[in-house]
Amino acid sequence: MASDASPAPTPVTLREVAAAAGVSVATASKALNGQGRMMAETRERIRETAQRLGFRPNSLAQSLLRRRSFTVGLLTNDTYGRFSLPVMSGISDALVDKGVSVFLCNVEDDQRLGQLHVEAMLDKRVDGIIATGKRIDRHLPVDLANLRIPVIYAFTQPDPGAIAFVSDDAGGARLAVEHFWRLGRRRIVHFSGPASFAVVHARAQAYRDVLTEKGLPAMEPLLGSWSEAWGHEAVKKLFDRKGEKPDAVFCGNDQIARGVIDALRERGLDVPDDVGVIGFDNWQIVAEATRPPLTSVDMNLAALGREAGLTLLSLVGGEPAAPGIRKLPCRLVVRQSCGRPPGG
Amino acid sequence: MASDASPAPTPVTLREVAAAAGVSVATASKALNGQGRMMAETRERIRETAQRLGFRPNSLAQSLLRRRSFTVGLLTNDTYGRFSLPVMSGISDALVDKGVSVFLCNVEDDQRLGQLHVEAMLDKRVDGIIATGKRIDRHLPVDLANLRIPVIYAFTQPDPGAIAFVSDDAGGARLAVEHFWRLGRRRIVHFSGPASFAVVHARAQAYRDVLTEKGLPAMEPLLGSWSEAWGHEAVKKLFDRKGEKPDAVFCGNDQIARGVIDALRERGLDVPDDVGVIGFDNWQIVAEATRPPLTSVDMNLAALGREAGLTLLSLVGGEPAAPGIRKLPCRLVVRQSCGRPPGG
DNA sequence: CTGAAAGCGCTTACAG
DNA sequence: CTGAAAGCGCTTACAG
Repeated sequence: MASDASPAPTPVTLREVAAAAGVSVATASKALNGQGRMMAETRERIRETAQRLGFRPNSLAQSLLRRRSFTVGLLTNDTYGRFSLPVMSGISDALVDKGVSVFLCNVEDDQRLGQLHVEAMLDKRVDGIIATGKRIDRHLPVDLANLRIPVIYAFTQPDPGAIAFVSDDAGGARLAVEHFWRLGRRRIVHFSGPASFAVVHARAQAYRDVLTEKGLPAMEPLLGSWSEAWGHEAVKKLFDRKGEKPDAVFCGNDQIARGVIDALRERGLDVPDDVGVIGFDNWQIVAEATRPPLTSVDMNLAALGREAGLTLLSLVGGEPAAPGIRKLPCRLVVRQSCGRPPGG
Repeated sequence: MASDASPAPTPVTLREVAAAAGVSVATASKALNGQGRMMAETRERIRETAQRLGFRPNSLAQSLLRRRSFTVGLLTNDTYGRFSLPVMSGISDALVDKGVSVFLCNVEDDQRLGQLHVEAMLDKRVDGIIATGKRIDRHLPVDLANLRIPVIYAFTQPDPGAIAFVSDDAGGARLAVEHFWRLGRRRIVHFSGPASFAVVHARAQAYRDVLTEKGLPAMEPLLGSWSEAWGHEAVKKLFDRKGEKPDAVFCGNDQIARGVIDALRERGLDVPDDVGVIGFDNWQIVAEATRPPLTSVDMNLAALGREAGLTLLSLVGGEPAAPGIRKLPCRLVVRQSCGRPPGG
């Protein structure tokens, strides 16, 4: 016997289930939760009754009692969402299976909004909070210190002493430069974004380190903006001058790489035959639109989100976790902008 | 006297406030809610006590009583988020000021996930649900009929008889074609995405309608994919053949337009002098990277989200609303890909 | 094996 | 003007 097509205007309560099954609410509760001991038939009868009436326990009441709401707050300032969204969906996916729901809080860069959302979360008794953003070197406009509930930072600047997950930018850069090396490229340059970004320095340093380890001459990275236009401009700067030209360009993001590839083609250079190009972010829609499709470093943001979500849950469950910043590995997604190894 | 730097491990309750102020919890409740009548001084003393102790009412308890949780569920299948994200932030912004929080539910295209999230929302007693997605002609993998709480569809295929907000695609296409007309362009073509998308037909029909109204010969739109590559290919198809060339291309999205602009430049045609180009979606990061920057139709998705959020709230508040699909106007964002009017 | 009682934190008639 | 009581929907010791 299925439940009605049009549901009752008000949800069925445990009290109604108990009445229908001819037991007390206490017994009904225990039957449905598998608690206490009672005759198997009683338990089964109550279960069937609940099922038949379409009973679903009111989470609000359960939360009040259990002191656990099975909700978490997710703060972000990334309205555009290119970085936040994979993180967010990773978090959401990790939590939905545990019955935990996620409040989406868009705080922009607005103190008032930040405060408003944090207070709303606290009032709604979220079990924990995850902060995420569009830059790992900027703090959200919120005060998350001394909150009484666990807080995790994911892809945003953490408070000192907090637990944070970020991508391993240096490791990602290494992946790119070492890939070029393995392909036999020896004149590798690096174009990146503005010096005001911490990741620009982390990636540039890793780039220098690998060159040094391989005994190649250090070339200073060219810093500019995160745009295609800067990719064009950087190519002009470097390929206009006399002397040996680079045979590989490692770019700080995919848009720069896109500009580089277009600029190289415009001056008659072949990618990957003359010059190999690698981007960063693995922004699929851009990486697949370049000609040829772009090899790029992926920060594994969805995995980062999963990790953050799972860690928050274990904190909520009372398990301890060491504070600090955990760097999660990137991976290189190989497409066609670098060619094959010399003998390959 | 501010609250402690490190908060109590457990939030302060109304009972504690009442005790500290020397009144009953009932009186404390009424004082803080502005209910009932009591001496102004009593009310003020209770307020101060609450303030001093950092009292914040437990929303879970309030919700249980009020039968209103001040939360709504937001379902989406747009993991990538290009369309969903503006809608979502519009919704969130509209609701946060009313104290309503939003549960983010990523249902992908997975029935199981959809069911899981809807049940979680119902169990958590959300006041309403908003469904959004990446296509207005596809239904989310969830059953939202007969839910007992209000449901609004925003930028996704609604159930029959439901309330839905979508962009006015035909109106947006008109904006583009009429803009070309005003600029004196008379040989206007239309490149768009796959025929399997409803918006492709809506926009194509509006394109034909405007041409007919203006007494221009109808040219059949060229349908392909949503990619830059298709923009290139379509240019090749149309500009390779003999006879008069188009002087304006209205594109079904910004990526096609990007491909068109690049392809035109590659064959020595000037944009906008020889050919004007308009895109659709106003995907800022693409529109601003084309050379010249792209004029594009914006679907006003954030406004659509706001509208959806506000309407849901009024339904929750018991106000009636007529079912049906409401088309919200697009706007044309003029950049430099169309040039100026003949005399301008 | 089952039920009456107390309670989570709050609000709202209803008495005094 | 203020407080004791009942109750939102559930769970969990504690009696029987």
